[in-house]
Amino acid sequence: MVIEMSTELADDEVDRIFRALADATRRDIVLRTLRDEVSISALAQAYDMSFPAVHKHVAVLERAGLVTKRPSGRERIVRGNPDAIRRAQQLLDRFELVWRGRIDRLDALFAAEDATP
Amino acid sequence: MVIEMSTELADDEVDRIFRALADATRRDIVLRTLRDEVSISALAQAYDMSFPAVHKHVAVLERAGLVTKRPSGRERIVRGNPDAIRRAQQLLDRFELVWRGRIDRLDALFAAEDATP
DNA sequence: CATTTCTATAACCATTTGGTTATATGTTAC
DNA sequence: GTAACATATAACCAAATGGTTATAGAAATG
Repeated sequence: MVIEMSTELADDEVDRIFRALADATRRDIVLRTLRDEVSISALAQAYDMSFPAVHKHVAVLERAGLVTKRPSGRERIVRGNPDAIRRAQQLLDRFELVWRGRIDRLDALFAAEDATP
Repeated sequence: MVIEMSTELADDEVDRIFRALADATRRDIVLRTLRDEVSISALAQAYDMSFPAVHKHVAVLERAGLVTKRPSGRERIVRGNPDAIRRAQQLLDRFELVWRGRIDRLDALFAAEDATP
């Protein structure tokens, strides 16, 4: 029997998270919205590009789960989502583990669990 | 006098790192080459795509600093670079710090409200 | 030397990305 | 109700991405 790990991420979900972080404007949006909730138009004023451009960046971040949007009157309030950040951190942690060769010990641990149910 | 932080990363360098990680094949190449050194042709055999396609993926990873290439006879041996991984981790840690800063400020706000009813 | 293997790169193609302007809709303010 | 503001989205464009096939050079092998 296979126990599903809730922290397991699908490839395309990971793709979206890292892809979303691969742009300086979007990283800055995440930082700002982790500090404070901000409307899209307030964000747009911070960058040297049009409102639709910023709107698209927010959409990319939202699809990646890095921010959420909440309607408030005529505004959409954008808020950074620390959970998605942590999931990316977990991914990088796994790379670190592999490099240290710890995967082998984890595999052995899981194998032992499977063998002794 | 300003002391330059060696850990400071330029925007486009960060762009390249996250962009390189935003592809499942490339992430797998990084994992394989963190475990063992592998030639490009050996890598190519592991994926359902042409050698030039894998060669390009390796080039993207190399430009991002996530792998290094070492010539050995007619082969190019690819090796994962844990330093680049750590730099990406530092970036995500910074996001986490910003988030915690917000929490701290909210805590301070509530504490102040409690103190001055 | 001839052949095979590995690497590199060019040329091409479809799709995605990151921006623009224009336009429509919803919400607030006067 | 009208004007101003915030959002959404469409249409367009240039550049980048991710793949392909074809070709050429460099190193190992027979």
